[in-house]
Amino acid sequence: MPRPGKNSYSEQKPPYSYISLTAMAIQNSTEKMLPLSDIYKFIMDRFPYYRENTQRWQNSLRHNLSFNDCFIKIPRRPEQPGKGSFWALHPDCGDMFENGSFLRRRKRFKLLRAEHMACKSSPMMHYFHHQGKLSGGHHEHQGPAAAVGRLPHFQSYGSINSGQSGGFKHPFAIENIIGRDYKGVMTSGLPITSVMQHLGYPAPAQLSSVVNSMWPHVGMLSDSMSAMPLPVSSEYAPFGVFMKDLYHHASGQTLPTMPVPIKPTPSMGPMPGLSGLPPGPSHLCSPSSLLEKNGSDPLEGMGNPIHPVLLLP
DNA sequence: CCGTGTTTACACGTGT
DNA sequence: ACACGTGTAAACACGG
Repeated sequence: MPRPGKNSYSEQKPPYSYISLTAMAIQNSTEKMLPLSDIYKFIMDRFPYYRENTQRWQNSLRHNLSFNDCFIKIPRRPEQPGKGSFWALHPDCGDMFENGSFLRRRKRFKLLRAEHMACKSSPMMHYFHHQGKLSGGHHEHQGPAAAVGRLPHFQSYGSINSGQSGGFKHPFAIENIIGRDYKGVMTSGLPITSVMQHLGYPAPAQLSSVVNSMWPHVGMLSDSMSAMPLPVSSEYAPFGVFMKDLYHHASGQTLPTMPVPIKPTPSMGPMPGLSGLPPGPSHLCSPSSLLEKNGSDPLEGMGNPIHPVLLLP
């Protein structure tokens, strides 16, 4: 494999759209919401490419935040000084990237007109409503979602209780993007791709090759599934996630999920109870289904749209 | 002033 | 060919 020059890693554009990047940032936050500046920070921390031309991409990113219904604005509370609002993911934007490509969505998440009105006029209430839907309204630790339900404004986002961010495993969750079994990977020393293969995953070649060629410092994905030493020289895990974050999460109760790359149904928003994934090419499925459910996940088995359906034999 | 947020417009690539 | 998603530029308003 040709080794790119020392500059090329960081200066290659990551294979993610701004929407993906933003969603990752938000999902990676404790409260599942971030102010704009923190979204910037997240992206720049993880992807050196974005340490340059900040004016350009940040403008684009802001455009995306406003333009795409999948991002909702949550106003600051008076006791939370600072500029701008918090940004969160619309709960129903679930599987925007159902085709597995983080560059281009299959379909844009678009609110219905009425829904749009409701959301825009009262984003918080709208958010609550959806969080209620997702959480079933009677669980204690649903994480982001529930966090919102519990008025995350009262908590300082990005603070210590990150490991507690329980059940809501959004597809954009960094755990989802890097793979659910990283805990096992960490301990077993197997490359994540081996685990993925073991679990019946084809490697997301689109990503793995790019990642490997561009960011060896973040990557351990291998098209050939050959065993690469798990990470790696730095604190980066795949896609630039900090290893410490991974360990942190891994030590919590949250088990990450893999993204569901393919889902033939062009369904719009995944709704609770959605479980009718047709088979077909969708032989990809969540390792979460493959791993034994620990039963502690309050959202588990309640039709959390995030959790794909087990289709493996 | 500067960061934030909204909106419009256009170019480009991709999927149908 | 067309629709759509994305990236970029730019103008503008607003607020700390």
